[in-house]
Amino acid sequence: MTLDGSSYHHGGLRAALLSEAAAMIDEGGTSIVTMRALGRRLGVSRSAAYRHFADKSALLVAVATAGFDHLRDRLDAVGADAPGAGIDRLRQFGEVYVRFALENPGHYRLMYGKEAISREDLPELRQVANGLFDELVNVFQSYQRSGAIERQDPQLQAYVAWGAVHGLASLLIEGQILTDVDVDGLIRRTTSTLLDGMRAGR
Amino acid sequence: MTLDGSSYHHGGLRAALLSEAAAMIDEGGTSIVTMRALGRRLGVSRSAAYRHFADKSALLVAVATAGFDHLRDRLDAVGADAPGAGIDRLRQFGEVYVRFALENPGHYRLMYGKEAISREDLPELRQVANGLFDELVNVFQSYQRSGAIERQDPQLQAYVAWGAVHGLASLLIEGQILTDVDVDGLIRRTTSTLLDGMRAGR
DNA sequence: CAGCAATGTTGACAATGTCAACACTAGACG
DNA sequence: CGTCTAGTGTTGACATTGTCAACATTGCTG
Repeated sequence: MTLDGSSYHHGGLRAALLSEAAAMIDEGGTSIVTMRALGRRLGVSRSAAYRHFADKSALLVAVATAGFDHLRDRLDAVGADAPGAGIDRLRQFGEVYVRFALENPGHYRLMYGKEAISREDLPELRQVANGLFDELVNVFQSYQRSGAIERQDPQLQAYVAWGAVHGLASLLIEGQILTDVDVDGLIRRTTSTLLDGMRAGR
Repeated sequence: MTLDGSSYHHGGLRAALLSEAAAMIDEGGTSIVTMRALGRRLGVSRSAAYRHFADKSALLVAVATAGFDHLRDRLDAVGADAPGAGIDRLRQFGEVYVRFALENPGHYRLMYGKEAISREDLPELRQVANGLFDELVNVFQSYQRSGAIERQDPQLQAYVAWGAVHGLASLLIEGQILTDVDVDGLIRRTTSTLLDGMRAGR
């Protein structure tokens, strides 16, 4: 395979499709992602993508899956660093989560919305998402044992926390929050409010 | 105008389009909403809708706007009843909000997502949404004065609360939360955690 | 070096959003 | 009561889209 784009075979079309599709969603939403436009932007014909993905929906599912992988890496990195291994780590999870969504809105929208993804592909995606969620439940269980938060159903706690950061991320991505708001402060305030609300001894 | 559907003129097409479009989104997402399918389901030709809406995007914006009106009515009703005029009302706002989203997922998705709505129509929608948000800020200000919650920037508090209920609603609508979870309990837990986290004297 | 499997292209088709030209009808005005 | 005009609905047409089948090109495997 040649590395310049002049040859008949592209050489890395699959990866290029995934990254270009995500870039297009970032720019103008899923509606502007078109097999033909995708081909045009990559210097390739309209149906070249069909050698790598069964259909458009499968391509978008792959973009979403890549997003989950990326997000998991980021969250794992937080676990590794572990500066103040206490409840601060939970706070960091939330902040990293929202920041990931802000930096990869195209991925994020596909990961947690069902627009533009066909019905049959959804279970696969949900399974990946559930894997991440289960880890979150584990984190809450562990913090309960350490006494940092109230002993309650950790699954419910995880849903509450996930809902809050997911909602914040969505509002930011969809442009619902005024641009003059201090985003970092808002993120910190969200995680603090959550953890204060879950702290033991209330 | 005749009331049966047999005449040349439909008689109430505009309203019928709005309600049928929302119903279709509830059933299968925005992607199945098609001018032609809409006409078919209403016994009307494919481009009849263009006598009432400039284009498809305008129709969807109208659906979203109707959703905001409906939601505002529900929230106002809570304000009117006012059983325990204290912080319980804030809790009720959150519960009514999430329940509205669950009962009208089609409307809700259009109200707070930018999929399927063209760029030019967004400012109009955001203005309606901002009106609702301003009222929420007022509620927080008033509860601060009554001493029920911490004195902090009420706009930030409103964003945190809105984000949490919006996120919960989104996760539920998009099917991200396991079906065996007690939804009502989850909603209550969310509002409680938020308010505990904001309560004064911590 | 022959040939096969992977990859890319082109032609074609049905479905979609939308516009222009036309049809029907309810009510305003005489 | 008749006319006609604005409002509403229909049909024909076109460009665009996702997708499949048939064909082209190429890198690798023996």
